[in-house]
Formats: sequence, C-alpha cells, structure tokens
Amino acid sequence: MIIEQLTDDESRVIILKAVADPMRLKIIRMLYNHRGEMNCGEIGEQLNIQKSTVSYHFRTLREAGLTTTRKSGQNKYVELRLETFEQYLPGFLNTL
Amino acid sequence: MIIEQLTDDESRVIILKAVADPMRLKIIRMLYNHRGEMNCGEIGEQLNIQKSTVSYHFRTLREAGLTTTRKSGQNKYVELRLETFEQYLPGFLNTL
DNA sequence: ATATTAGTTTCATGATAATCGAACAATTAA
DNA sequence: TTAATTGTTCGATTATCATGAAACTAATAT
Repeated sequence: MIIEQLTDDESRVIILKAVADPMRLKIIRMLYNHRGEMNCGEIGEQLNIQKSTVSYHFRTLREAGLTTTRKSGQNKYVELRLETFEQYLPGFLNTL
Repeated sequence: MIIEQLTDDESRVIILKAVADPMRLKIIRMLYNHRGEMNCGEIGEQLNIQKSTVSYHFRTLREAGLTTTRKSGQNKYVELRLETFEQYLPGFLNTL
C-alpha cells in the first residue's frame, strides 16, 4: 500500500467534498444528534438507498478522516471524529 | 427568470461544493488575506489558468452567496460575504 | 452443514464538474 | 473610429461522483 503524501489543501478539499453531499450531510447530522456511535444498518435504513451506496458514503467519510469505525461481530459502528471537524470546520456541526 | 426555492440543506450543499475546490480555495484565501475587495484580473493572474475558467469559478462562488461583485469601468471587484461564511462555515476562514 | 445477516467490492451508467479555446460584449485608450 | 483591455458565454472534452445491482466475505443462527 502506497502512502500518499497530501498537502494541507488536498486534505482540506477531500474533507470539504466529503461533506458536500446531501446523503452524507444526513449521516453526519444523525451521528451528531445521536451523540455517539451508531450501527451502520440503522443509519442506512433511514436513507432509503441501497446498502452498497450507504457503504460507499461511509467509506468516503472515513477516508476523509471525518469518522472512525469499530467492528463488533457482524455489525459495524460509526462515530464522528470531532477533532477533524474542529480542525478544518470549527463550529460547522453546530450549524446543522 | 424562475425563482428557485431551496431547502436549507440544498443551500448548504451548494456552499460546501463551492468551497470544495482547490482553485476556489486559493481565491478565497487570497480575498481573505487581502481583507477587502480585489480585482478579478489580479486574482486570475496568480492562478495560471484561462480567464474563462477564472470567470467560471467567480460565478460559482457568487451563486453560492460566498462573494459579492462590484463593477467599475472595465474592471470587476470581488469581495467575500463574511455573513455567509459565518452562518454556514463559522470559523472556517480562520483555518485557511 | 446450511442459511441468514451485515457489510464490502466491483462493474456499469447517468449526472455533474473543471477546463480550454473561441467568439462575444462592454468599456476605455489611441 | 479603431485598438486594446476586461470579463462573460458557449461548445466540446475529460474527469470525477453518486447510484444500483450482483457477487462476494465474514460472522452468527438454525
């Protein structure tokens, strides 16, 4: 696996693109209101889209550093990484 | 001209997409550091891209409500709309 | 052992987005 | 009146993105 060396602006663009989507905005809002980790499945249910699409959005958020993931059994739990939001988008979560 | 009725999330996505681009990030940073309006031309010079592309980015920022424009003679001056940043991306400009 | 459940990966597709070059419009200078 | 300057618009092209369907993996349940 090749380690990509990203400039600060490149990271920033990846993060902003990750947030700039209606579905992912919904996911972020759910996670924020829930204040803690959530089951991927229960999030997906409320979005009314295919699970492959949900999985894609989770990956996008994770690769942007906006979430962390914990696997337990056959379930997977997602949680917001508040530090990343604080660093690149301070105050953003409060506007949701 | 049809007036579009946008939901808050739709506005939000338009704003986030507008910010999620390296060129526009450069433009925003320039405007912010300059603290005040700038000539479109002098911004364009530093970006090393065609003026049609620069014009496209300016339009994207303006339509997202992130800038205002003033025309004076054959020049055009752009300025950040700090209120919009404050409302949707509070603290963001300080991270640049 | 087999079936079920939760999630990922891959492939194809349609939709947006970024860029350039050329033509255009408006303003100012010669 | 004719240049030159500043910026916009249009058309074409390439690249990226969001989505669904199907096949797959891993873990649990029967």
